[in-house]
Amino acid sequence: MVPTPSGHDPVERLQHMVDTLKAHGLRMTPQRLAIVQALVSTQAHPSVEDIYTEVSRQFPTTSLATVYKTVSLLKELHEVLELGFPNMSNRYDGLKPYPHPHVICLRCKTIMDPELVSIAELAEEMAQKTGFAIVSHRLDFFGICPECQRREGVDNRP
Amino acid sequence: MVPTPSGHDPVERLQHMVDTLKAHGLRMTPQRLAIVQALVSTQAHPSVEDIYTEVSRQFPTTSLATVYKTVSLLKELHEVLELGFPNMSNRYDGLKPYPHPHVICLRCKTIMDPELVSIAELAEEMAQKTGFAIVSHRLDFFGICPECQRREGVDNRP
DNA sequence: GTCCGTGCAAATGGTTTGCACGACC
DNA sequence: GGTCGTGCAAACCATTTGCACGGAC
Repeated sequence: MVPTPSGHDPVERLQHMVDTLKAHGLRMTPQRLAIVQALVSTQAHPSVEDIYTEVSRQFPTTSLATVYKTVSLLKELHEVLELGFPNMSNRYDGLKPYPHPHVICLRCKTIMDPELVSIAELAEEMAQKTGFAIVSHRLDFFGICPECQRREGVDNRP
Repeated sequence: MVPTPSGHDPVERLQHMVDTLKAHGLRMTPQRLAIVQALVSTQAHPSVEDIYTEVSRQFPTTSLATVYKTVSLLKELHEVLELGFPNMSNRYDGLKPYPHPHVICLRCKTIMDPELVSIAELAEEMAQKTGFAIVSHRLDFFGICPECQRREGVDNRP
């Protein structure tokens, strides 16, 4: 995978998230700022645990619950995209908070953004065929990433 | 949504599932047969609870754990497709046990199969761009189904 | 008769919630 | 100073697991 070239600019995204929070009359606490920073500082689609670990470095007394609450808040404000999984913890994207395709390694759980192929047209086609009012979508490709292939060979077993 | 015309034939699928179980040296118990029947007798993508409720009609002493175990078994044999969700129970497709697109109503959780648009090419493109060995995929469109629109109007709120 | 499958109950684990203290505005 | 956010602990809930009995083959 080529290193995803853009996504949005971390600095820009940070500013936007802070602004959005303020615009909704929400308070900017040090913990929240640290959580937002953690979210925009990586393309790895971190879990809440990951964010918690990162934030704990600055604020060791932070609780997991706080991270859950803030991330959930940002999700409702459409400032992060949530990728939900039944078998592992959910993962979050603060750089591209809108639906887009992902490739997910079944072994190491790496999640990356491949270059966009137009999904919008597909969504439109779906809407017309089904009568649904499409609100969102999610397209995930599951497989074995190049590193894991090198490490153990491709055998379809996660 | 037009009533999904095909998928596989329930009778054919039932036979295939039974054969597969036997071929793997697994026992055919009345409960298992009932679970398999429940899986092929609907296009509604039932949850384990749904299957349990259905099976309980014939065998009132059946336990949820048994349904979980059998469904999980069928999943490993690639005889059912699992749709995993973090916010609600997983849903299962015994008629089309291979990856395919879905439309999912955010209000009533109805899940349907829209007519296939070629995803295979997309998967191929992903593989080339990312170096991943693609094993599976999942494409979900989330929205409000026609019935729910009629019932309450479209307001983007699940 | 052997071993697998069942059913019950308890455990699991990510996520959510209730509540009281402390901090932001 | 009033209210919101935090941190702790307990609750939640779909799913999984352990184990002993009973049934499939």
